[in-house]
Amino acid sequence: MQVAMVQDQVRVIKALAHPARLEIARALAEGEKSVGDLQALVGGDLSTVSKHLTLMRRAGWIDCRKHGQQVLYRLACACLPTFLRCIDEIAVRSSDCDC
Amino acid sequence: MQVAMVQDQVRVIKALAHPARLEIARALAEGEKSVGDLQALVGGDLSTVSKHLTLMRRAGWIDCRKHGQQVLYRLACACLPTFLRCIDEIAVRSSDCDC
DNA sequence: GCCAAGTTTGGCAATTTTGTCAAATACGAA
DNA sequence: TTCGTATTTGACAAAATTGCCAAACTTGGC
Repeated sequence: MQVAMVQDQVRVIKALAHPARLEIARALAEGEKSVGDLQALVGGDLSTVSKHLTLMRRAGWIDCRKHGQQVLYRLACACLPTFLRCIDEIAVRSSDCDC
Repeated sequence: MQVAMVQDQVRVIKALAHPARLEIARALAEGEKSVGDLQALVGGDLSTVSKHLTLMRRAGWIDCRKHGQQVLYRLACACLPTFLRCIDEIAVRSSDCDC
C-alpha cells in the first residue's frame, strides 16, 4: 500500500469524523440540500457549515450544483449506508462496555 | 439521533482516521499480532503504537488478550473489509480530480 | 525474591483541526 | 447598475490530536 494512497484514505475517513459532518452526510442521504438547509440542521455559523462541505467535497463524499443563488449539495457515493451500518454496529457495541 | 450516539459514532470513525491506525487495522484483518509486531509494521515509538491500540480498542474496533509477556490484538468486528472497500472506492475517485 | 522482555501510562511540546468574525464573491431581481 | 440573498474565503485564537521521552507496570524465568 502506497503512502499517498493511505493519506487519501485517511482524508476520506476524516471527512466524516466530526459530529456536524456525520449529520450532514446522513441528511444528504435523504436528498439534495442547500448550505442554509444544512445550517438549520447542524447549527453554528454558516461559514463553518460551508467549510465542512468543502472538506467533504474534496474528500469525494459529496457533489454540488448551482441552482439560482443556492448551492445544492448531494451524496456522491452509494456506499454511505453500508459505511454507517458498520459504524453504528461498532458504536453500539463499544458503548455497552467502556472498560 | 441522540447527541451521545453521534459522539460514539464519531469516536469509532476517528479511531481509523490516522495512517498508522488504518494500517494496523488492515494488518489485524489478517490475524492476531503483538504490539511489537505492529510497531515493526508502522514504525515510531512503541508507546505511540500502544496508544493507538488503546484508542482503537476503546472505540470497539479491536480486542486483546494476554499471551505470556505479550499482548495480542485482533479485530473485533467483521465489517472492516466492507468499510475499507467503501473508503478505497471514494479515495480512488477523489484522487482522480482534486478540484 | 530479582531480573529482563513486553507493554502501558504520564507529561509535555509541536502540529493540526475547529469555529467565528469580517470581508469578498456569485447571482437574480428591480 | 444597485440591492439583497446565498455562499465562500481569509485571518486568527481556541481546542484537540499527535509523538516522543521517561517512568511505571506486568509476566515469566531463574
